[in-house]
Amino acid sequence: MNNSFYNKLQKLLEIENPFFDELYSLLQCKEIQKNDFVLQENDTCKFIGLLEEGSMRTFYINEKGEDVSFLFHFNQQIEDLFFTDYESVLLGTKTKLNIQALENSKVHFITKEDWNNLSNKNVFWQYFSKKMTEKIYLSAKKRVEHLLYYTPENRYLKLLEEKPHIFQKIPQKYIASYIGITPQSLSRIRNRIN
Amino acid sequence: MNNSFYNKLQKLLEIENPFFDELYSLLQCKEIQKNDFVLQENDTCKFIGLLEEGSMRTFYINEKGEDVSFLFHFNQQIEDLFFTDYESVLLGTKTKLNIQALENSKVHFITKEDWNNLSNKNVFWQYFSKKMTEKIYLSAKKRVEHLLYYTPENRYLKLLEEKPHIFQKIPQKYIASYIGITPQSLSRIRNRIN
DNA sequence: CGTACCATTGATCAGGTTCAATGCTCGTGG
DNA sequence: CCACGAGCATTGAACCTGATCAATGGTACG
Repeated sequence: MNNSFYNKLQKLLEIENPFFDELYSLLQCKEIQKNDFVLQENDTCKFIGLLEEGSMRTFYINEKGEDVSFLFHFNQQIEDLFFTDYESVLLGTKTKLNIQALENSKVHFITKEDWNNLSNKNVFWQYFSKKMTEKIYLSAKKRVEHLLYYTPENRYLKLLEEKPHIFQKIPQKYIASYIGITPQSLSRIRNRIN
Repeated sequence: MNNSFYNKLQKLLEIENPFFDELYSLLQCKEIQKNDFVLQENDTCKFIGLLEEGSMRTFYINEKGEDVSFLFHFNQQIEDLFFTDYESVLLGTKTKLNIQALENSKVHFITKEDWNNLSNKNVFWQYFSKKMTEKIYLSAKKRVEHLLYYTPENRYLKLLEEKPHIFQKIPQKYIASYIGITPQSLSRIRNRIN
């Protein structure tokens, strides 16, 4: 058991013991090699992953065969910590998402089954899982707002402001599709701004 | 008490009695005149609304002063039935949203307080509110996908396919900003397609 | 009947896309 | 340790789509 991750996670999730230990005991640790997939299109997602070290990316392949970034995962902020297709977990549907390690990473999994059991176990965990769902709803809502209300240039500036750490680790071509533009356009926007 | 709405709502929410009656008794009915607002920017949203008759629109005013549609509300599908700023309800923050009646409408409100009490009352309602949160998460996620993966033209076609009823009641200028384009472009897209 | 609002259409503009070429960096193998 | 190759960022040129500005026409409502 890695104490520093244990502490970090407890702090981020804001759960007291003994509850936190109950959750932590369900986690299974795994090393993921760079470029390896933890989820691929047409899988049914049966886990929720938590990132201890490294970085990952969730992306789609759209109708034209283009790679479109949906989320980046780090071990910093709570909304970046998790990687899963929650839709597939909730509905049992096949996923359209891919989740791939951007570097060698250390991760922890909780199975869908354990998560569901925990979520419905009692008032505490039910409340906790609802709060988690609310958080991911709020970040999805924010994403919609950004896409609707800002120009590509402003989306770039907002991202730079809100998640500067993304630019340290993630290749620009992946950031471009996250913003909804091509790598060339992102390069020109950066050029234009300086 | 309007029986047809009572029945419709029960069917849409899929709640058995006596639970459904418990929820229904908390609703307060109100008539809203066309163009009246039930929520305005800088309010703190203290309700969840349900539409019985008519139609409403949730929109932002962005930095440039443009009106951008966020959601349309009808009495058909469960995800359109509700109008609120759930973010403002959850966090107690001031809203950036406006919700306005597109025609004379009949609506029902549950207060934030009653909703919170109900949600935490027991296992049943906690589960129910969790399921509701999951539903709105899924629709927000879908919205992000549409904005990221489809061109404006394909977004129009998708909307036409998935929510054709929108085009019966909602002026095109409002639909345009929902898709993320100007009314002129929407007009040209329609022209191009025929 | 008149006004106000909305959809449409035209002309021009701007920004992002596409296709293509170049140069840089990093990792690998000789 | 150096040379090579792969992948990525950058840049250029032409293009295309949607934005903007402006004018027209239609429709609904007072």
